[in-house]
Amino acid sequence: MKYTKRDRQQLLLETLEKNPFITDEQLASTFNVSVQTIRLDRMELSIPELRERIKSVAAHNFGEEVKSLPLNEVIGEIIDIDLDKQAISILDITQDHVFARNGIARGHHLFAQANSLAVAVINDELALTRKSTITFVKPVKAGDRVIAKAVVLSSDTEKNSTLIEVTSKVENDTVFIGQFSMYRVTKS
Amino acid sequence: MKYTKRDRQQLLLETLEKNPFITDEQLASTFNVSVQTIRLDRMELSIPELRERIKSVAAHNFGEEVKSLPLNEVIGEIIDIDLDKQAISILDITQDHVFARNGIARGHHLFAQANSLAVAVINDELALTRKSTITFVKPVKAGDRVIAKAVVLSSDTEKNSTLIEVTSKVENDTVFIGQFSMYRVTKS
DNA sequence: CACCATTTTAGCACTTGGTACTAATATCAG
DNA sequence: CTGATATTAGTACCAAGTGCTAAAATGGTG
Repeated sequence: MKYTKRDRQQLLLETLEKNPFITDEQLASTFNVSVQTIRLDRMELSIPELRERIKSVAAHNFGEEVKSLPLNEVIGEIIDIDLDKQAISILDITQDHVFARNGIARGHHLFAQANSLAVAVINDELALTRKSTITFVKPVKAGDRVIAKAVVLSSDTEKNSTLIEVTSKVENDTVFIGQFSMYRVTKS
Repeated sequence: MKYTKRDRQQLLLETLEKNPFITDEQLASTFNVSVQTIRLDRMELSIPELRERIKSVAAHNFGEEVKSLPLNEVIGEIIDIDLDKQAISILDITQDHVFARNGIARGHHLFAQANSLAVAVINDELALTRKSTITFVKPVKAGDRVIAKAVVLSSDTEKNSTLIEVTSKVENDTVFIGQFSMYRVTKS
């Protein structure tokens, strides 16, 4: 048996919530009604057509690529790098990085920026963090621009070990300090 | 004067890179050529039509909300918690967490799991990480299930300070150890 | 049962932003 | 001047719609 109008429209909403990439025709066949009925439903619920739905999904997420932490990339934008010596990256703190309650940035974002910068500055096939000591000097708030500077302190070729210090600042105020002991695999 | 074909096509690429939401007609008028020329250019550069471009932007960003690190939540799933005493969370390492080259998990994910667990175990309005020392004992690979256990070592009410140790294991092998010195704001 | 309202279908013209293809012009280089 | 390359024009067609009109099905209610 077909659904009632009310039920169908409810389901329609849920269906499109889950998958906005679906045509009226496909909807019609899944609900066993005509395309026109679907159109009427969309009108009543003021759901836009497929193309507009897609456009809004795209527009919504466009330019917001930074919103989600790009797991495989460097966190923050590297603006200067001198391999095996030093590197600088910038991370703009948004609402997404902070505790909702007080607007203070979660520690792991600062760590992620510093750690990935430490990895980036090493001119090698691969660098792994072995050990690190970090200090959160001052809270960072949404809207702050964190500038992290990584400096290679020493490199022990014997032990495949490199010591890096990363200092992060917001408007010249140090907010984070981290020492990273990195393990490196020399280029073949 | 109009651009040469080569220049125009180069600019076309850049333009669409910046803004994929633009029709051939608009492109034609910005480059002072006919719509057909734009179409030919797109063919030669194998750039898909507007709708396909939008669709790919939308598809790209749809469903990836979970794939990326949920910035505002606890990283990993808390399976046991005894406030102010200890807590345990699980994080399944996927391809998204690792270096593509060697499949070893990036340090900041382990840190994020441990750090957010340390925050969670504190039974307070707010907890901030003040200082931490961490050691990556053993590399973690894609497919591993990391079980982090946070234990509150001591609590200094005077200083609003709490010391927490987090030990992360994969199949009973310790992979990560971290000491976190947390600053806490007592509940009002 | 008959009647009216609601709901569902159907059909047609028109819109956008294209593709695919053909054919006519420009434009330039040797 | 002649070819080759580049550009423009024009046609038919498509997908996924909107907007509109009209017919049919369905459902209660007196």
